[in-house]
Amino acid sequence: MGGIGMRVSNLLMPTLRELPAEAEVVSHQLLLRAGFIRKAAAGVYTLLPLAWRVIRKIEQIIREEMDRQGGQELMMPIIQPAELWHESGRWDVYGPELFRLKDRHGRDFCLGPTHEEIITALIRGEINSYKQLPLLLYQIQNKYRDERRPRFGLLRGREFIMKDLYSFDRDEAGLDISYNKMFEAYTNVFRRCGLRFRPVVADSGAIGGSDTHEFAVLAESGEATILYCENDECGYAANEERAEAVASTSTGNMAPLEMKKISTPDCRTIEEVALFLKLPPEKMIKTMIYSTEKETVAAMVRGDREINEVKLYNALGCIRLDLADEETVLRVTGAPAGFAGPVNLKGVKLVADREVMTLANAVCGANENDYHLVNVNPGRDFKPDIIADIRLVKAGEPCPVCGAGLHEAKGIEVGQIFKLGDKYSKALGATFLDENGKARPFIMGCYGIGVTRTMAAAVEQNHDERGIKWPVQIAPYHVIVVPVSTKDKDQVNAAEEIYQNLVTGGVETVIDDRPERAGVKFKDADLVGYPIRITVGAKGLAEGKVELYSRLEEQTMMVPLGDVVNAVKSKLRELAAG
RNA sequence: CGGGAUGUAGCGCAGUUUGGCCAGCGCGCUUGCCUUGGGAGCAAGAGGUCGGGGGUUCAAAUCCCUCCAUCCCGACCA
Repeated sequence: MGGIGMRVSNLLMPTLRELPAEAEVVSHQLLLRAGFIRKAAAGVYTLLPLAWRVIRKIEQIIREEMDRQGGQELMMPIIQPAELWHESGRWDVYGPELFRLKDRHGRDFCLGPTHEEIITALIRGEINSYKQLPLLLYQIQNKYRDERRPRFGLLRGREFIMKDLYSFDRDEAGLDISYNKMFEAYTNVFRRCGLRFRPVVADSGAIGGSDTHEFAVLAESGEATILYCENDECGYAANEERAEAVASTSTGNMAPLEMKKISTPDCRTIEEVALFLKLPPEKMIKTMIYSTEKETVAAMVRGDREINEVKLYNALGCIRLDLADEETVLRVTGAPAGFAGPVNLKGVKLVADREVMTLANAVCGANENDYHLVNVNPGRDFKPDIIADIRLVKAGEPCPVCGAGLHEAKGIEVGQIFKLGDKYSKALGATFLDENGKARPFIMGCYGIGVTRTMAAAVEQNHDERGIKWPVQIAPYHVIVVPVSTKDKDQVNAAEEIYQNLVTGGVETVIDDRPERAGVKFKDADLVGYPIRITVGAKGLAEGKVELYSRLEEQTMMVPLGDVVNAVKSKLRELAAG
């Protein structure tokens, strides 16, 4: 892990006083300002020495935890032949996110966004027997995705460092074991990185598979919304996309009344209709018209709820899902948007949220301009093709496991673990022989950690107005020694001695030997975010003491010269213990 | 991909509306003096294809056409 001592006068650490205009989120701003990264192209960055040290520390923690679970590290090609992607079917499915290129002979290749194809093809050729399983293989390397819109600096780049582990088991039971190992490994990795995080139940997206968890670093700027149970014993936590709604019971056991059409001029939104009819939104059925690649769909949720498009997408099993345009709405409902309803709606697949089915004498659009239907009773007045949980769950709703309240938080997804099953092994014909000499596809799992994203997430979670506050475990250096004045020989000598002693003592240390004024050096130290600063000044030195400043705690203490190394080490242990 | 915006020195920006003197300011950088507990001061400097190409004009950073790049919102996102 590189040298553990460094002089700031030699360090490539180009700090900026002013904020680069291109940076919006805190991690991007601070990593640029503190001299960690520089942009080469949109979503493509050079990692300067300080950033690279952080990355290598994160990688090292990951390696240790992967190895502890029996993982073996290997290196796979970034350039991958189209052939394999044709075999898995993903050359066409992956879409424009796949960076594609041709060699001089016109053969197609891509830059690997992930390595299921490569590793499955490798295993197909090399592993033949159940006796060789399970197998856990991982890589830490650059991956590529041609994001439509790279943004947020390192949080969503087109080139990024990723750890991916792939597990190969003989059956589902084996996969469960591998999956649990990785769950434990990930928990250890993020804890050791000093991050506050939560594993959450997630949607498996296009990769398919049954179980999947995301690991979300809690931060206000996070793109993911997660819901978690207020009851710690329960521990339920899920991505908003996946958070299960508790099926509510009937809102009333009223006798069904006769359905009637009533005039509701200019009432297009639930709020307008509610106001006009003097009825609460939860008595209404919100009907949204969607288009998929194969059909038009009417999705219904209770008036006070919102549709969860991920759940709807899963319920429909479609590839594409978009809100229908104005023309389509007019064509299928015969009315402008705002008056759609499920009653007598022809040629459209009806999908109702489970909760809708509990409504009695409800209100919905009449599929006619300026009219709504009242006393609508699901089952009697319309029959959905699909009844499923398709709504968004909000904070305050009951936990689907224990019934306590759900809380909401924002998170940055830094890792995700998937059970793939035989999806890729079947597609690529990767099989082994079991005890009975029967060929069976490998049962696979894949487990990713965004390494560069983890670094950015750490900054999002650990900073203040002055700069970064690195958790000790992943700080680029632990200590910066700052002589207040480089003109004062005593200060310089004392600082140099402390620096040497720290380095000799195994503490990763830099010394700010630049002939700058104290303020400049302090500002840079705060910006870069060294956990500990040792300030050597005239006043303290007169008493044989220096100042130890803890960036994380924002506390200072005076330490006798002879005790510096021990004081630093014990403070670092204390900080690392959290 | 739809919508919005920007591109002038390493960074942050003014100048563009209404074309016209040498393209400016702050920070940073270089040299000297001075200063050294929170981004000091003085002085002297270096640094520019005004995003690229084409056009209009006596004259273009400024007007027109076109291409490119970058950022924001949305959609999208193993």
